[in-house]
Parts: sequence; structure tokens; C-alpha cells
Amino acid sequence: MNADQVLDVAMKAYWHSDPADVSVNAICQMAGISKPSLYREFGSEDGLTRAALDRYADQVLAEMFVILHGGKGLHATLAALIDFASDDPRMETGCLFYKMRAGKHRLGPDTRARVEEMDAVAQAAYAAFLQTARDAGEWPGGLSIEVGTKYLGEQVALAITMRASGEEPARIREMLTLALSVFTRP
Amino acid sequence: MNADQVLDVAMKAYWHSDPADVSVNAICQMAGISKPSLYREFGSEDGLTRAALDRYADQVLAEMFVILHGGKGLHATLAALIDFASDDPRMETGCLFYKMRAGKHRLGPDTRARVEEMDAVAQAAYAAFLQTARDAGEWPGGLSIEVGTKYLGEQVALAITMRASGEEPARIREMLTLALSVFTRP
DNA sequence: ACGTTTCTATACCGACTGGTACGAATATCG
DNA sequence: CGATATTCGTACCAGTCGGTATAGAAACGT
Repeated sequence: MNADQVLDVAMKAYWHSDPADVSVNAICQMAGISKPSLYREFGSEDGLTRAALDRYADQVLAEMFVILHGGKGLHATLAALIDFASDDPRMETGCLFYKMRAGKHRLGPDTRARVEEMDAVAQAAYAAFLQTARDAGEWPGGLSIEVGTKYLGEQVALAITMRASGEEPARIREMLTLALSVFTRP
Repeated sequence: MNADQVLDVAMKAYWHSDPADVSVNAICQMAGISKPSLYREFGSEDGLTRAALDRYADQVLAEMFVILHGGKGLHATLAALIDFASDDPRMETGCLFYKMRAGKHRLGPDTRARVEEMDAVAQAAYAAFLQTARDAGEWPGGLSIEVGTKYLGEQVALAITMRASGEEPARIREMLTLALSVFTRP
């Protein structure tokens, strides 16, 4: 049993349920390895959750940055974000990153630091995207970049969190489209 | 030590922290009573959390229904909702109801049922409010009552959840105002 | 084939959880 | 005042948590 395979099992377990509700014992059982093996590989539960989060960011979250940095213009990029949050099958049970962010206080220090770092990176990506749109004159509203960034990030997070609670994708799409319409209206 | 006093301590502990992070032992210590006393009064942890939620609904959540049923018209009611979610000191550490709803799977069956029941009541209040506005011609948009209801509820929940994470009230007000502007624009 | 070394699995540790049995102290009532 | 009923607090139960010591099995080099 490879270390990456174990990490895959852990990542998916955390992802489909909730990091706080999956014990290391359960992960060992699911992965078919012993606890000492897991602790030799990852050091602690904090190390495991952090590694799982990193793997998740590489495999799944990177997609969102591709969309944001695609340079497709305001309308097309927002539409792609809406597609991603509402319909992408990878978001069917929510987003591990947002789940961890929501239960930040239950995480170990390393994992929590990584979550905060990723949050900052995501905010920066949102801000750069909005700034580009403003520079291109596509988004003339009086809204500040700062508030727009936070708003956009929270709306996407809300949509993905609703996916995790089993809400219908069509409904989520409708609501997210509504929320983001503030960027494309006069 | 009265039963209501114990309930007050429990309610505030759940409210300021998170129901899943407060043990019955901690509550007994805070309230200065013994576990047997608590169990005699409330039967189980589920009974305690449920009673605390009920008390919270009476003391705090009722305010929101007053706002929704005030019959002040679309603009004024939305403004009052924004005030309540953004600036009311009672929402400074978030809302116990929304905290419980977010961690629904960690609750006992009675408390969970009560949360779902309250959620339905809140949705109905939002729906009635929006229907009234539509009947009065104040809200002519093509948006369905159903989606508008869910959207309104989730945006208020998001704002209050941000209060719990220490976000600045002014920022929250700005974002919630932005989100709810979809109801008052052509 | 044998000795060494590395890895694994089991069984355990202390701390905590929700929940309870039972003796002691207190309050109530005749 | 004294008998009774009730509440209180301690100490405990079984279970789970994250984390680890230790004995045994497997792999390796010679």
C-alpha cells in the first residue's frame, strides 16, 4: 500500500464526510494499514489532514485557479465559475477546502495555517480577476475591488456548501447566477 | 440554581462557541451543578440542546419573525433584516440556530428535528413576506417566490455566519446589501 | 541456510465523551 | 425534634479519541 494511495483514501473520506468526523482509526481501517504505518508516514493527524488538503488542492482546487486566470473576460469567467460550483461532479459532496475552513478551529495548527494560506491565495486570485475586469472596463460599478472579492468568494463558497448538503444543482445554479448578477448589471 | 438559569448558561455557551464543542461536563461546571441534576432535568444531551435551542428561539430568533411579519413593505423590511444581521449585538457571535443547522449531523434526533422544523417555519415566513411584496407590486422581477425565498434565507444565514467568524459588521452590511439588491432592482 | 534488519499488527496508554449508581447532606413534613 | 424524602456530589461505567511500545513476521544480504 503506497503512501499516495493512503492519502487518496484519507482525502476522499474527509471530502465525502467531514474532516472532524473521520478518525485516524477509521482511515487506517479504510486504507487497510496499521496506525504505526500511518504515523510513520505522516507524523500526526495534523500532518495527515494537511497532506490530504494539499493533495486535494493539486487534484481539484487547481481547476478553479485555471478558470480565474483564464483571461476569458468577466461574463465568460463568471459563467465558468457558476458551472464549476453548480454542476461539476467533483463538487457533488462539497469542497474539502471549504469544509475545513468552516471547521477551522477543529484542525491542527499546520492544517489550519495551510487553510488560511490557501484562503489568501484564493482571495488574491479573485481580486486579480476583478481588477482585470475593471481595467478592461467590463465592470464599471461603484463597488470596490475589496468588497467585490470577498463577496464573490463567499458566494462561490455558499454554492459549493449547498452542494454538500444535497441541494439540487439547478436550484444552486439559479441562486448563484442571481447573486453574481450584481457584477454584470449597471 | 434554577433550571432556566442552567438553560441560560447552556444556551450562551452553545451560542458563543459551537454546540459540538461544548460538553455536558463543561456546562455542569459553568452552571455550578452536578451531572445527575442536569440529567434529571433534561434527560439527555439531546434534551438539553433542544431546550437551549427552544430558549434561543424565544429570546432571540423571535425578533426576526417580528421583522418579517411587520408589514412594512419590501424596502423597509429588507433594510431591517440587513440591520439585524449586520449590526444587532445579539448576532455578534453568530446565531445558535444557524450553527446547529450547519452541524446538523452532529446533533441528537430531537434537536435535529427541531432545527428542521424551525428551518421550515423560517422559510415559510420568508415566503409569505416575498409573496406579500409581490402582491403589492413592489417586486415585479421574474424571480420565483420559491427561489427568492431560499436565496433570501441563505444570504441572511451567510451574513450572520460571517458575524460569528469575526468579520467586520460594516463589511458584512455592504455585502448583504449587495446580495439583497437583486430584490429591489428592475 | 542463517543472522540481521526493517516493517507490521496488536494491544495498550492517558484523556476525554455521554451517562449512571450510590452514599452523604439537606430540606421538608408530621 | 425526629423521620422521611429528595437532591447533591463523587466516583465510576463503557466507549472513543490521538498516539505509541513491543513482539512477531517478512524481507534482505551474505
